[in-house]
Amino acid sequence: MKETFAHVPGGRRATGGGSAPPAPAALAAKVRTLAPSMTRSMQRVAEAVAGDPAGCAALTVTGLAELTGTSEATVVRTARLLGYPGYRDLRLALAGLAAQQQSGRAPAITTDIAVDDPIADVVAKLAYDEQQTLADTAAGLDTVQLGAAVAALAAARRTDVYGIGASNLVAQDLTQKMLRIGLIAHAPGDPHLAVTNAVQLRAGDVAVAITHSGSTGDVIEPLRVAFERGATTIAVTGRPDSSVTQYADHVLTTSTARESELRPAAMSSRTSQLLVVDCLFVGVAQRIYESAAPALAASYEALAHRHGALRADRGR
Amino acid sequence: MKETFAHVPGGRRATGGGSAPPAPAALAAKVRTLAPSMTRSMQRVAEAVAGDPAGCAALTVTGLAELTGTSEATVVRTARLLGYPGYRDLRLALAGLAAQQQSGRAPAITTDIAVDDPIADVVAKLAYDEQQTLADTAAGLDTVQLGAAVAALAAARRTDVYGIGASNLVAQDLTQKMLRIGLIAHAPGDPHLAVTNAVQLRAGDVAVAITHSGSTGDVIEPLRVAFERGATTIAVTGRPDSSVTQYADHVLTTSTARESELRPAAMSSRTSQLLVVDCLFVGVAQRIYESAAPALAASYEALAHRHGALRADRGR
DNA sequence: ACCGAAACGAAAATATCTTTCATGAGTGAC
DNA sequence: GTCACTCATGAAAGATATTTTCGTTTCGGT
Repeated sequence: MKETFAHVPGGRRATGGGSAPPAPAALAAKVRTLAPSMTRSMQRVAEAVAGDPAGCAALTVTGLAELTGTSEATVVRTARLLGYPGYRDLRLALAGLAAQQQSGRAPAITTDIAVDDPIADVVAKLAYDEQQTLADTAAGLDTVQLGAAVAALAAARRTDVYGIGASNLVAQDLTQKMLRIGLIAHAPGDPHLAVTNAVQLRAGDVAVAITHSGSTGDVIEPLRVAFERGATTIAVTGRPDSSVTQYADHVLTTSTARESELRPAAMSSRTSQLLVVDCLFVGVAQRIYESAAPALAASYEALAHRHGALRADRGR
Repeated sequence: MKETFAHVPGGRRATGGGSAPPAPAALAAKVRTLAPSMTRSMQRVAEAVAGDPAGCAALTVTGLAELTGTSEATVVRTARLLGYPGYRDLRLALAGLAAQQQSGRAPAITTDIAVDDPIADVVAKLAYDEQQTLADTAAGLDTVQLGAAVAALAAARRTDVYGIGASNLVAQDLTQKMLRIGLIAHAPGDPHLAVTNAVQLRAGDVAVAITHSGSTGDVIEPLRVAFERGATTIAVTGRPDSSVTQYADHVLTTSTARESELRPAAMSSRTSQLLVVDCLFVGVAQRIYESAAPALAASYEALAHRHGALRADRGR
């Protein structure tokens, strides 16, 4: 029913997916991210764990297995999937999370946005949700992968960024910023154009695919082409186990917040993607600071003319 | 099996007797209080535990016994003395304590991003800054103006959204979302096109200008045209006193975060603008819920085909 | 130096966690 | 529809970790 994960065509293996260090507070986010790729029983366990960290921390494997109506083996498997060596470590993390929640005393606004919410509530809830998304993303981001991606981007001859729909805006954002520090980047919006572009890439170039679902064919296809042409490939996705990672040398995971009818997934995935993209940008800017600084200054300079240019016309 | 302490008549019991439940974070204090009544080896254990909760939480009984040069039995005895049923529970508490200390240390990141910041710091700082920006924006947003803007958008025959550069991406974001709920919106990227579009507007139409500086001529000009043609005009800007507001019926203020060389203003202004735009969108969606809901569902439906569509074509 | 009491650790006993393996449910091919 | 196959799942065996037991050691007092 899921991705088949046959073999990787190019022979290169994606290093992404299973990050090395366990997550301390990013657990809730991780559960949401990984939930879709879990089996039913594992989901039950994950749900219990995310829903009541404190309570679960007090339980033994057997206890949690009984509570969720599964077996010890399943509990351990779930712990593994969440990135811990075993249940013991998950339990430790759970205790930590519980303590944080206790002291953090989170939040009044837990409910979804309703049709009849006053506008002030909408603002508060949206702001809160997006803040949450940012925190989750930051906590869940694999800095090793990020570092590798930054290194590749900083050294690239040219960079392509693929994204469709809302993700295309993020792709353009990255592109615009890279151009500002003197790097060559494109964000083709048309799938055909994207593939055409991808064919031009070779070793030393970088291709970035941005897709929340990880299964957007129009974005995977150009990445695959770039991958096979030898370019370094980076995937920014909310589903670290999805098809797109097959062709990705580095995988950067964005967080998946709960969505609702009035708050489409696109909203939080965009926030998450933008943070990742910003991190990439700043990381690259650091690496090539010597050349980036003057380039940035120059672009400011150039823009200054456009600001206030029409101000003299006010009275006309 | 456990609960054997019933048989202890008096004497020793008095020291730990004060607290029935395990200590949450007052562990260090407890160690100090109880230290005098401890034996030498127990003191060593207690010291280690109080000195490095995080480190000790990672150790097993045997590990901690070796570290302190004592035996497992002593470690367990110490745990009991500190008020826990056994070492396992002490360890859990330790993990919690470590997590608290960790999170408490979070707001240490007030400084700007430096060229030599490790990548993990970059992530933390960016996320923190953007969260701050969101909070500021939400706090500073005038809900009355927002409500009026929402009303205008919801009733508009058509809507134009003007923005240049990074702001154009925000404009497109709003446009894309409005289209999804069945509203007619455009975000011309070309200034000339923008003006051309603006000329077509009339009373009952809405024009939105998005500009951080508020003085971007290329954005002000089309808004002015729309304003003069009788359209309802909305300005989303970080400078509520700037030129753009001259031609705006409603002004929505975005927040201006501090910027630095490595963190251009575009970054936080974008975050801020997006929140405003999201608020507009959700507000509008609420207002026209009857027609928006089916439209949203339909666009989901239509997109489903594009996901994984190319998966079968892999080998082609 | 001797006695007694408490501290202490080695190792047995127990609880807990992890792995293995057989089974059955679900899926795709024919 | 049936068949072959994969994969999720839990029972139970196996491995670790924790707790208890118990004998030895240490230390203070006389």
